[in-house]
Amino acid sequence: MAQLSDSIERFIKELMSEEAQIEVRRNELAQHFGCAPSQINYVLATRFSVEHGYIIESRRGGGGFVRIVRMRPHGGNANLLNTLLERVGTSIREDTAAAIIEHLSDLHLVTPGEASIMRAAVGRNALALPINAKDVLRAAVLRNMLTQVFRNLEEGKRNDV
Amino acid sequence: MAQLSDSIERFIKELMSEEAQIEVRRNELAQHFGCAPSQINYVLATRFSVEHGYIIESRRGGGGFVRIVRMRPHGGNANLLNTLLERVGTSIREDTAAAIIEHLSDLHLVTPGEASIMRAAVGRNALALPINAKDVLRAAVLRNMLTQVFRNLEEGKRNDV
DNA sequence: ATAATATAGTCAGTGATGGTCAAACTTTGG
DNA sequence: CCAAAGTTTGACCATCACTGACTATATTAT
Repeated sequence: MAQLSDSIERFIKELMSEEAQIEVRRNELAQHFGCAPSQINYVLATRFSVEHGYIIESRRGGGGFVRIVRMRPHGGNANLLNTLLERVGTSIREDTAAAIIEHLSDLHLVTPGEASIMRAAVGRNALALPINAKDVLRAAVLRNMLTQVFRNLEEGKRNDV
Repeated sequence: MAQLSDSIERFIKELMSEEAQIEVRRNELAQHFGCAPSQINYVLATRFSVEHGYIIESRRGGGGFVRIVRMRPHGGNANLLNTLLERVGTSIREDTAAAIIEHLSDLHLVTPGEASIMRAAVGRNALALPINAKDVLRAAVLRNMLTQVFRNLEEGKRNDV
């Protein structure tokens, strides 16, 4: 029923029909649709999430922006990222995290150097907290890195294989 | 967009592409960009900090100047690692962490891909905690990654330029 | 020496963005 | 009609850029 969110979604998809990546000003967009700025965040969160194949980046302050990047499916690993994120969930133990990183390495989606850095980031030493909190935090850090790894593939920042 | 600060940064980096050290007059530079002189200090503080690998020297009064010096790593990697670890300490803000990572990238001690993963690991999204705790945790994660980066160098796991 | 002049530094304040979260509201499915 | 799910908003927060008033220091003229 022509929900606001749907309109905004269509509008953004229209903008992205040519470019795989666009930048918008959150406030401008909100004004264009006569809605609260946070509405934009809602649309991004529900329609342009990683699960939907998009990555959102942004910057605050003067000259700030919101960048929306459409990921293309890579060689059969189209939704590998989703699978991995799901596996990570909101809490993960160190050995499981290590296994996931190992897997990425096996697939040559990360270099040995990158893998070792990722392991370091979620290692025991890095997370000086009570065990429970530690697992939760580890999951958050790992999810962020995973998303970045796939983002790098988009950018050709890949330096692997 | 095309933030003033970014332009000034580019301008300075351009000047430094040949020389490892330049001198400018703060007022002249400000006038060249049509901004307040203190804007120059802002750019120097946010883009040419020690974390970024630069040292700023200056002199006031007649014939005054601002000298920007690109630091050269000395004493080998072990020394640099210690310096960085010390700088990170037990608590660090995101922008400072980003500066350190960028510095490593400038020195080609990490690849662009590795740098982006490191940024992701210490980004605000990754650390869902109250700000104070966030900084403490960020420091721990960053220290661990830094140590790993230098270990990689030892082991020739380096896959960069 | 002292005063005038020429620089540069600091810092708090303002404005421009975007983010988060919970509460209020709306739509949908039974 | 009601409860669950989805949508929308607003208040408050975080970050970044930029400026101006005030301060500090160096050189030069008297």
